[in-house]
Amino acid sequence: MVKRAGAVFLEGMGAAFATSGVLSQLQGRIFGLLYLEPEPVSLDDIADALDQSKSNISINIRGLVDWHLVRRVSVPGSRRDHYEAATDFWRVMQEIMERRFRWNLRQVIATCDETERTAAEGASSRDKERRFVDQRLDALRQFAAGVDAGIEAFSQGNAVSPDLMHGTPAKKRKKS
Amino acid sequence: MVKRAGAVFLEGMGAAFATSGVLSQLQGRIFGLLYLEPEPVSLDDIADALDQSKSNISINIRGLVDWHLVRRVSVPGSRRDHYEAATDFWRVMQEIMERRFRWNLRQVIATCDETERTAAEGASSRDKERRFVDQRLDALRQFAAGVDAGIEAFSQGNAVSPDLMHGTPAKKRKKS
DNA sequence: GTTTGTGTTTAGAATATTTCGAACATACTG
DNA sequence: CAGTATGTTCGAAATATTCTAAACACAAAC
Repeated sequence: MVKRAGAVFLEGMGAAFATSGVLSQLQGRIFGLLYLEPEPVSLDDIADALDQSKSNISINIRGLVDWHLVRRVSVPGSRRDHYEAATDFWRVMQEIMERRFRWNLRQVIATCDETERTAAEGASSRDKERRFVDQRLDALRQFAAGVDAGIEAFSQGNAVSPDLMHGTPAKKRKKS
Repeated sequence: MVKRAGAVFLEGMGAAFATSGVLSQLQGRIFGLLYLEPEPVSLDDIADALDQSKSNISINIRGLVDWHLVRRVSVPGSRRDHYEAATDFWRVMQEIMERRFRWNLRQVIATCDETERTAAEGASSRDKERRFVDQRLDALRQFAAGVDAGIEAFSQGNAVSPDLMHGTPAKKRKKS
C-alpha cells in the first residue's frame, strides 16, 4: 500500500467508523488497512501495521466479520488466518439495517406493548391519565412500526416513500 | 404518570436509546419520563424522578433538545425551565439522518478524496498498486455518494428505490 | 444592592470500556 | 507423541466516559 496515502485513509476510516454508532475506531482502521491491500493480510501483520496487540485485533476483527465487512480467507502456503476487506457495501448496509435498526425499532414496539399491559393493571381505562398514556404509546408504536415496515420493504428491493411511512394516518398500515 | 408502567417504559426507552448509537441510556430515560407526562416537567423534578444530579440532567437534556426530541417550554407560574417531549418523531428522524448519517457519508467521501490526492504524490498512475487503490477508493466513494443522494431524496419527501442507489453502475448517478 | 432561586461549568470520583500480555486451547508438523 | 505455530480467553492496567457536588453566573425578587 502507498504508505502516506494509507495513513490518511486509516485515520479517516477510523473517524468515520467511530462516529457511526455501530463499529469502533479501531475496527475502522482495520477495515481501512485491508481495503487498500490487494492481498489478504494475516492477523499478526494487521496487529503490526496498526501497532496493536494480537488479542485486540482478534477481538475487533470478529465484529467486522460479523457485519460482513471483512472476510476470513485461507491462504495456501500459510497456516495463519488471513483477512480481506469485503467490497459489497450494499450487503453490509442491509445487514446493519436488519440487525441494528430494525432490532431497535422492535424493542421500542415491545416496550410500548409491555408498558400498556402494565398500565392496564394499575388504572381503569376511563381514567384520564391512563387514556393519555395509551394514546402516546400508540403514537410511538405506530411510528416505529411504520419505519420498520419501510426498512423491510427497502431491504427487499422495493422503493420506500416517506409519506407511506409517515403521512397516512394509522389504518393504512394494516397487515395485508 | 402510572407509576409501575412508567418504570417499564423508562427502562425500555433507556435500552433502546443506548443501543441507538445516537443518544445515551440516560437520555432515553429522560425522554421516556417526559413522554408519558402530560405536563411539562422541571429540571429538578426530572433529576429527582431519575435519581440523578441536576447537572447531569442539564447536560443530557441539551442533547435531547438538540435533536428536537424534547422542547424547553416556559411555565407561567414558575421561574424554572420546563421540558416536554416532542411528538414529531418524523422530524427527529430527518434530523438524525441529516446530521448524523449524511455527515458520516460525507466524511467517507472526503477521506477518499484526500487519500487519492495524497496517493497521487507518491506513485505514478501507471503503477499497478496505485491503480488498485484508486479503483477501490472510487468504489467506496461511489457507494457513499449514492446513499447520500438517496437520503437526501428521502428527506425531501421523494421515494427511494434500492436499485437507484445500488444496482445501476455509476454513470446514472450524474448530477442532473 | 443584596439576597434568593435557578441553570451551567468544572474538577474530581465512580464506572465502563479498551487494550495488553500471559496463559490457555487447538491443530498442524515432524 | 512431542513440539511448535496459531488464535482465543482472561485478569489486570490504561483510558475514556459518566456522574456528582461544589463553585459560579445570572437574573429575578425583595
